[in-house]
Amino acid sequence: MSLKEYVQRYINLSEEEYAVFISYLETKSFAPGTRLLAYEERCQSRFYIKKGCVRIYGYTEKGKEQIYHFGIDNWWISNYESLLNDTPSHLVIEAIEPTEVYCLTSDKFEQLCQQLPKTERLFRRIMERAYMAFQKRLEFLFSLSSEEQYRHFIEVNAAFTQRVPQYMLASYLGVTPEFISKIRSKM
Amino acid sequence: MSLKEYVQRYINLSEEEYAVFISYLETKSFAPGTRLLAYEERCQSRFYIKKGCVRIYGYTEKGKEQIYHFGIDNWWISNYESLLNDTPSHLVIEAIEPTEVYCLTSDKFEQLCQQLPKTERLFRRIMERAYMAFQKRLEFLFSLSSEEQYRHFIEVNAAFTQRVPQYMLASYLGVTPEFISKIRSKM
DNA sequence: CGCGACGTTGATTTGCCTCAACGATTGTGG
DNA sequence: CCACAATCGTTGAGGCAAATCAACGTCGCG
Repeated sequence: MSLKEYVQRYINLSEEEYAVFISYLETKSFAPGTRLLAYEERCQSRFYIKKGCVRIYGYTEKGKEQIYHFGIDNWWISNYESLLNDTPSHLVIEAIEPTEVYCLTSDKFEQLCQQLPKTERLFRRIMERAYMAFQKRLEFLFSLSSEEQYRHFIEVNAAFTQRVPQYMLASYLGVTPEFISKIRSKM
Repeated sequence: MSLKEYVQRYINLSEEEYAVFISYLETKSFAPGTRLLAYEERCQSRFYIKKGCVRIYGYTEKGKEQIYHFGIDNWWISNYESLLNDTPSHLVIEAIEPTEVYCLTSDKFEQLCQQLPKTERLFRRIMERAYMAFQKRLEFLFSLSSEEQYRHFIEVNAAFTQRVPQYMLASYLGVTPEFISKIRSKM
């Protein structure tokens, strides 16, 4: 799916409008292990992942890496706390695969909203979907055991299981790699 | 804080525009224990809590009530899954205190967006803030023990502790009432 | 080859749950 | 005005899911 198709699912844009929209975006590429957003950097952009895979992680009180999200093809991602408050980021956004993104800076975003007000609607709806997905995730977190969460995740997200190493999956689910290993040995 | 002040923090509205805005809202009142949204009902509205306190809860696999959110004065709440997909709600929104809300139905919301496009911007920004708060909550969930989460919650949210009974707080935090009780006995 | 990163396996520990019994408080009907 | 039931919180004994710790296997790569 292209960005154009993605956008059309949320708002209707003419050819001209889409041309305006895309003119505000900047393409960037990231090799695995490189960072879209570094620790303590101020997040200035919203990223649309054209192709690839990233992880968003922070550090727990004990200094352990904790993955909060993955992002793959056709997801908009950012660190909204840093983006909205213009504060140094406590989260890192890092490519897992070779990743190509469209980058929409806050400045450009505001200009785009001026020139093409439908952009507000687009992002309003994107955020609603993202919030909804977050809510679903919270429901799973609270109602399933760690084992059930793992089984559910690999079932719903089979593709993912191939793309990220097991220890990252463990971190995302909030369990230890050993525990995942023990579940797998039973299957 | 009034709704007007609330809105002004996100967008600038003239007196006339605010008059338009508020004309789309309907005031409703709920006694403690009554429901803004019933189980299996389709959520048709976004609610702005003028005054009061509500809880949003669902049921776990084992049939236990699980509280996912509280809502208090000056929060917009809804069940976005039900609202956006027009599906029966798996969540219940229920008043804890006598609660007065502004109710904005989906139909009215769309009309309002037509007549006053700034509404898109308002809700885009509200959703961004809500997503951000959700992210912070996830960070606490993953990096603090249950005991630390409780201590953090009552510290940051002292007011809350008075307004909701302990067993609801326990549910919200994903622990048992007994466990909260044991933490408190140590303090 | 040998090193480092990732995954596996088993023994032990622990944070929190479950269950059960017991206060404290509040509202209700006789 | 008192008995009572219901609701909420407390306390303690025992159990379990998942963590921790440690050792070992395996694979890719400089």
